Order: sequence, then structure tokens, then C-alpha cells
Amino acid sequence: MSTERYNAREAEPRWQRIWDERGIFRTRNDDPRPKYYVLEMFPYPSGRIHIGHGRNYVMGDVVARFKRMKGFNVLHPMGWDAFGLPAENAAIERNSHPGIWTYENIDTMRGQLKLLGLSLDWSREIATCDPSYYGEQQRIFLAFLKAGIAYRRESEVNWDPVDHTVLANEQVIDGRGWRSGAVVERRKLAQWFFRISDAAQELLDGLDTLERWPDKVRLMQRNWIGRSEGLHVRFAVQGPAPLSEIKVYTTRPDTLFGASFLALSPGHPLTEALAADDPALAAFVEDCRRGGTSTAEIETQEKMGFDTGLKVRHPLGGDPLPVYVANFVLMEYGTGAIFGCPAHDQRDLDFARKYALPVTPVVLPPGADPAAFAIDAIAYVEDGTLYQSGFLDGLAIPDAKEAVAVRLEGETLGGAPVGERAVNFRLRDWGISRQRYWGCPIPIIHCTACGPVPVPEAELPVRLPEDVSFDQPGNPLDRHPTWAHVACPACGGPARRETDTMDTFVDSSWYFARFAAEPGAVPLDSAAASHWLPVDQYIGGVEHAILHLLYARFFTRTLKKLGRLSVEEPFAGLFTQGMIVHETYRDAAGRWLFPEEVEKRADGTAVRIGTEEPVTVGAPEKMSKSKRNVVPPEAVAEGYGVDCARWFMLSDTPPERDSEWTQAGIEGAWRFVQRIWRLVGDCLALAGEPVARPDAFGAESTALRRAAHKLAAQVEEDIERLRFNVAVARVHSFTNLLNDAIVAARKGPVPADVAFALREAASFLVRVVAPMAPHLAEECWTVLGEAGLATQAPWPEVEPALLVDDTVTLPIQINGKRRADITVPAAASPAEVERAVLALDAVVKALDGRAPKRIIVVPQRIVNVVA
RNA sequence: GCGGGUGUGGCGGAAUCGGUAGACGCGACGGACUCAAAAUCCGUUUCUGGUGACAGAGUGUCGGUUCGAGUCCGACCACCCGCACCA
Repeated sequence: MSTERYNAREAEPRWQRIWDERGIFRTRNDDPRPKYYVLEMFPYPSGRIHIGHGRNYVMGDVVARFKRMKGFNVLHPMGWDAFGLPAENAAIERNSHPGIWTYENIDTMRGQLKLLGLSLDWSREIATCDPSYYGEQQRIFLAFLKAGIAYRRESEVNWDPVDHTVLANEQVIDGRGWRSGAVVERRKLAQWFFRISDAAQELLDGLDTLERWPDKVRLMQRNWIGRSEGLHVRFAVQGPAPLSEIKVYTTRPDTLFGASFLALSPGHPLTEALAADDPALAAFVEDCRRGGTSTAEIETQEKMGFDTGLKVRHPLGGDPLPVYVANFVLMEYGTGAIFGCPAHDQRDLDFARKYALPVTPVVLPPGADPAAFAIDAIAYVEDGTLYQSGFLDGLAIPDAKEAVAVRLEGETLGGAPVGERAVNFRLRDWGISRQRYWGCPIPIIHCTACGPVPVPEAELPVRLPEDVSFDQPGNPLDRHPTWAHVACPACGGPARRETDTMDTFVDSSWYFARFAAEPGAVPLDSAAASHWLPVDQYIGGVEHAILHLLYARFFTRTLKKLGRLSVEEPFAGLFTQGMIVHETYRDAAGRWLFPEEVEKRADGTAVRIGTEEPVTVGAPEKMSKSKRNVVPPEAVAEGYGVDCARWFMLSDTPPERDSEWTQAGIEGAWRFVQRIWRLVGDCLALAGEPVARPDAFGAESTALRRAAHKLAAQVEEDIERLRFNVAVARVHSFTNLLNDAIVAARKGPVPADVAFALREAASFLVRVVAPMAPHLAEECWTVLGEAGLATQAPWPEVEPALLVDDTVTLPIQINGKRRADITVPAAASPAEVERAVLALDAVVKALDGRAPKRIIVVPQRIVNVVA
């Protein structure tokens, strides 16, 4: 038996160097093998990675390595989502440039990722802050502009009145600026948008084609797009008013006879027109504006209304309705105006109770007494039958909706139909302007004479100036002495560059297409992208289920329409992995401690190493720098080796769930790595020199070969289905069996068939673990005397005959309870099985001479005797 | 509030189609080796009763369908996630 341990610390860097020197992860676009594109969501270079970041890269790496062994030409690239606010914050703190911090972090993190032994094609590495990348993005922007997909309009931003700066939503904390603490105001600025709402229907329909996406993510996108079907209804305003009609959107036209008011959004044009002559209304609108933008605040906000004094005619002949301005009506959805039916909508009911408006129920619950039914504090929103509703009385809700639609489509107001069927989406256009420095400049020049003029293509990229300072609040591009001041490309007159930059979600909306291009090629190479897209397996956190994935889908569809890409959907397969969590530790003073500062005692308590002071152990949480519950990859690599870290990450917990990082777990992985090393050595020592395949195999060698071939077949399926934890369990199971075989073989001289089976078992085992523990596999592969690299070895060839057993053991149930089992030839017919079962002692005893009522024989599965 | 998911030993979890519940690992306990320890190896480990063969119970709760339910159906409980004044 080999007593020498596997030395990961020595072997891992050695193999990484060899992989690197031979360039085996470099991918060529002209490789004739079938393509497979694996991608993990690229990281933001925030500083250093901890082991919690590594899980999705390791999972992607297992898939990439496995697919290579199966004969695919695999693309597995890596890059950096490098623009963003944290770099600017770092620049403010250090009084330096965001790019310095960003590129330092990229260097650090690249080294850390390399440490994990990932099979990445680093030659295709990109950073979105590289001018060659964002220059192409500017070209895309201009193409969008030309196609009418990008446009400019006024929109509200968070404005910090002390720092005189625009704040991102995450910089607004409890309604106040994160630095100044000042109450944030809403201000209107002209900003750029992408017309994603026009694509709402196709983005919704496209979800049905994404069969390899989690249902959960598809549902979240479906809800986010939020399609609803309803009716536009135009109400005529009585008497003199700035507008003669008000158009509302409703999904409940059936409740029109229960309407008791109309409500306008504070931002509605009619509201604005009325407020111009009505200081009280203007003050009310101002009041509504002051409320915070956070959802929590909106939720708790009380309903507020302002009676405009206007009345509208009821389109179906009911009483005239008063028109209010109400804080709960959104300008961005529908028409910015609603009709209120308090009896059947909770918000309308709350409003009606506050302002003493009538509450008329028009939908009667099934079986309710119309004379007794009344609405108190809860609106009735369930099924029912229409009543108190004229021509709708007696109809079910869907029929009433239809009847109202038909009737109002037939009525006219000012020459147009009163009612019009309409589909509404929750999805709004994507505002991409950010009043920030560290982002992709929007390639537009504003000319007082010509308006916004695109930067000519030849002048792209519009580069960010390097000489900027962050010692004052606001966007340094705004106060740069020369950068923004340029001549208008159209008229040559003095003009000013757009100083807004793009939302960083734009950067991540096409990077997967950028990776398709070989190094040095044009950034968005249509032919290369057609070859590689869609991504076969995309892996990332579920926190990107909506925005990033929706924007990337929108970009891909749009780029296809513009002839730049050939697919509509970027990601054929999506997997959302769980987080790695770790216990937290605090000392007596409540300070967070790093795991390496803490020693856990056998009695369950924990103390601080060195000082022996007691430590409070908190529940496992997402690894985060602030709580110090992080484990650096370097520490694991030096202590146990990265294969142990990889193995542990894949073990036990299903990949979509959160997984707890523990000392015991990493030690278990270490033991297993050593066990594989030892078993491979043992197989070799027993088998001796390689032997030719024997003509016949005995029972012992056949059993071992069956197990090895089943292992390869099952792990293949497990990896295909990303069930890494199950794959790991199967490998464990196999090593238990292999160990038994080794112990048995030691008892005497090893026959040739057993020797062959032992070598084969070792070879299978090494290749099966190769995607998960690649360094160990290389070391074992060398020991086995195999030529080439394990990484480049083919996945074990499975002999189908070895996957089926010739006998099968069936459990025997009597009245549904397991009482015995029976081993029969796998080919036995149900009748033969039944005969054998009836002869069993336990069955004879249970039947006690009577005939069984029924016998159910499920071939290969179970037999149930009903006595 | 709306939508979705999850619930199995001390712990992480396994269980194609409804077919032996608890694979595999961790932990624990016992043993071998050792002067001793570490490492390694072997064994036990759902609960209850029994020395034991064995018997009974058991997959959040209650009920149902079925020869047979962790799996299907109905009601409920708990936790988690997403959205949230979307008319």
C-alpha cells in the first residue's frame, strides 16, 4: 500500500503551469468539433474574492471540463463588469482615479480565479471599462438611436440638494442622501431611454421557448413584464375645463356602475393644467412629490386626495362622478387616471371611506342575499354575479366585461369610440442615463442649434478623460475644462458633449457576444457570435433573474433585428446557484471576527485564539466582508488544496440551494482526495503491469467492471443535469466498492481478469473525478502511466452490456408491507416471478392455505401480494 | 396583499414513472493498529419495545385516491423568495 500522501500544494501549481504552457484552454473558432458555450455571470471587480464567490465558477468549470472530455469545442471565457459606482466611491476616498482601483482589483481577482484551477480561455478576457469594449457599445447605442429604440425624454431623478448631485437608488437611504444625509428631492432631467416596453410582448412570448430555464425565473420575468388586458374608457368632462375628456384604463369595466369617482395622478396633464391656476392643488401635488421613492414608504403612505370640483359624465348613464387628484395613482401606468369603484377595489375603498364617497356593490357573491350584502372595510374582489348594474344584471364577471366593452366600443365621444380594448404592460422603458463618471459615455453632442447630434462613427470611441478629480461632489465630466466642449458635428458651431454615462446593465447586456470574437478581432463579430450563441449553459445568482437577464434578452433580440446577431435568445440554458454561507463570530465587545481567529471547542463553545475570550457564534449567513465570515481561496489552497475546495463546494448540498462552508466539510473533502489517491495507487500495485483485455471475466471482475461502467454513465447524467451533489455521492459509493474489491484481491494472487478490472476501475475513477478535482486527476493519470493529460482524456467509454444486471432482487410486500425479498433472473417473466414468490416461506405463512386475492408484479421493481 | 417555492434522522441531503424511505457524506459511539496520539482501517448509528430473531411507528399537520403515497388530490401550519398603490 502506498503510504505517501498526495501533496496538493506541490502538485496544483505544477499542473496549472502545464495547462497554461500548453494553452489547452485556448478556444479556436474554426475548430470542427461541435460547440459548447459555458458562461458564468462575469464578476464586478470589487476587491478580493472569497470562497463564496467561487461556487458558480467551479460549477461552470465542471461542465466545461466535462464537455471537453465528451468531445466538444468548449468556450469558457471570463471578463470583468468593470464600470460602476463603487470605483467612484473608492476614488473619492483615496483621491485617485476609479480606473486605478478597478484595474488593481482585476489583477488581484484574476490571480485568485487562476488559483482555483478554472479551465478558462484567458486570451478572451475583457473588461467593460476598456475603450475597445465601450466604443463598440457606443456604436450599438447609435444603431439603437437610428432605429428609434433609443430616445430622450424628461424623467425624475433623486437629487441631493446639499451635495448638488444625482443619487442612484442605492445611494438613497431612508429617503436621505448617503453622504450628506439631506432629504432627497425628485427632479426632472432629460434622459436617454431604450424602448424595451415595445418588446414587452415578444419578451413575454420568448419565455415559453426557454425550456432550460428555471420556472421560477421565467415566472419572475412574466410578472415583471406584467401583461394585463382591459379597456380604455373616455369620460366627458362637464362644463369648462382645460381638457374636455379624461381617459382611464381599467381591467374591471364590469364594475362601471359601482364607480363613485375618477382619480388623476399628480403628474397627469390635467392636474398640471389645473394646478397652474390653483395654489391649493399645486401645494397638494408638491406634497405628493415630497414622499420618498422607496417602496416601503409608498406602501405605508396614506391615501390622499384633492377634489378638483370637476365632474365627468358616466358613460353608461349613471350619476356624474367627481374628479379627484390622488396620490396613489401612478402616472407611469395606464393613462395616469382611473375610475374608482370602492366596493370592489381595496384602494378605492380606503379612499372612498376617507372622503365619504358612495360605496355601491355591483358584484354579488354566489348565494348572497342582495338585500343584505354590504361592503364594510374589505372590498369584494372574488367571483360573483352583476347586480344594480342596469343591462349587466345577472351576468357573470367575464360576460359583463365583454358586454361593457362591446357597448362602449359602439358609443362615440367627439367622433371616437368611448371604449377601446387595450393591453397594458407593467414593464417600463429602460432609463439608461447615469449622472456618473465611471461608465460608458453616451456618444451624443448637444448643439443649441441642431439639438442632440450623434457622434460620428469615425470618432468613436468617445473616451473618458483621465484627468479628472473627485474632490467635489457631482459628475467630474460636467466640470472638466475641455472634454465636453466640442464643435457640433452637424453645423460646426459650439456644442457640448453629453456628460451622462450609461447604466452598467448596458455593459452586461452583450458581453456574452463579445467573448465569441477571437482576440484581436472586431468586438462584435457577427459570424463568430452566430457560431457560439446561444450560450448553452449560463450560471449565476438568482438576484439577476429579472433585470440583467431581461436586458440581455432585449439586447439580443434588438441586435438580431439590426442584423448584428442571428439568435433571438442569448441563453439557452440557465442555472441559478445558491450562495455559500458561513457562521458569524463576534467577541465580547460585539466586534466581528474572522473564522481563522476563532477556535471551536469540543464542548460546543468557541473562543478567540490567543486571548481565549469567549466568542458568540451566529447563524450561517451570506459571506460578506463586513461580517468577516469569509474564507479566502488562498488559505484553502495552501492548507488543503483547491481540489478539496472544489470537491467540498460540489458535495452534499444541491447546487441551487445555499450551502454552508465548514471546517469539517473541507476536512472531509481532504480525506476523500487522499482516499482516491490511495485507491488508485492500490489498484496499480495489485494489477501490476498493464495486461491485455482477457477473453473472459469472472464474477469478481465483472462486478467491479459493472460498478465502474455504471459510475461513468450515472455521473455523466448527473453532470448533464447539474446535480453535482449526487455525482459526488456516486463517486463515494464507488470508492467504497472499489476498496472492498482491493481488500478481496489482496487475499491471493491476482488473476488477469481482476488485474484488468482494477486498472480499468482506476482509470474510470480518475476520469470521472477529473472535471471536479482536475489537479488530483492529472497526478493520478500520470501515476497510471497514461499518455497526455487527464484534462484532455476522453470521458470513459461505457459498455452498455455492463449497465444491466443479469439478476435482480425484488422486495416482496404482503398487503403493502415489505416482508421478504427474492432474487430472480432479470429476464424472468412476471408469471415466473409470481410462481417463485408464492413459494416463499413468508408468503406461504401469510396466506395460510388461502389463495391470494391479487398479486401485483412490477417487473424489475417490486411484488405486492394482497392476501 | 398578490405570486412562487420548500418542509425527510443529531446535521447536509438521496430516493427516474406512485414501487425496499433514509443512498452518500458530516457528526457521534464502539473496535483494530499505536507506549501514546495523529492518520488510517473495520463496525454501529430514524424512533419505540426486545439480549435477540423480530414487531410496531415514521418523510410539517389532518384527510382522501391507490394493491402500494416522501411522490398524486384537498384543507391547513411553518419557513424562505419575488413583486408590491400596476387600476
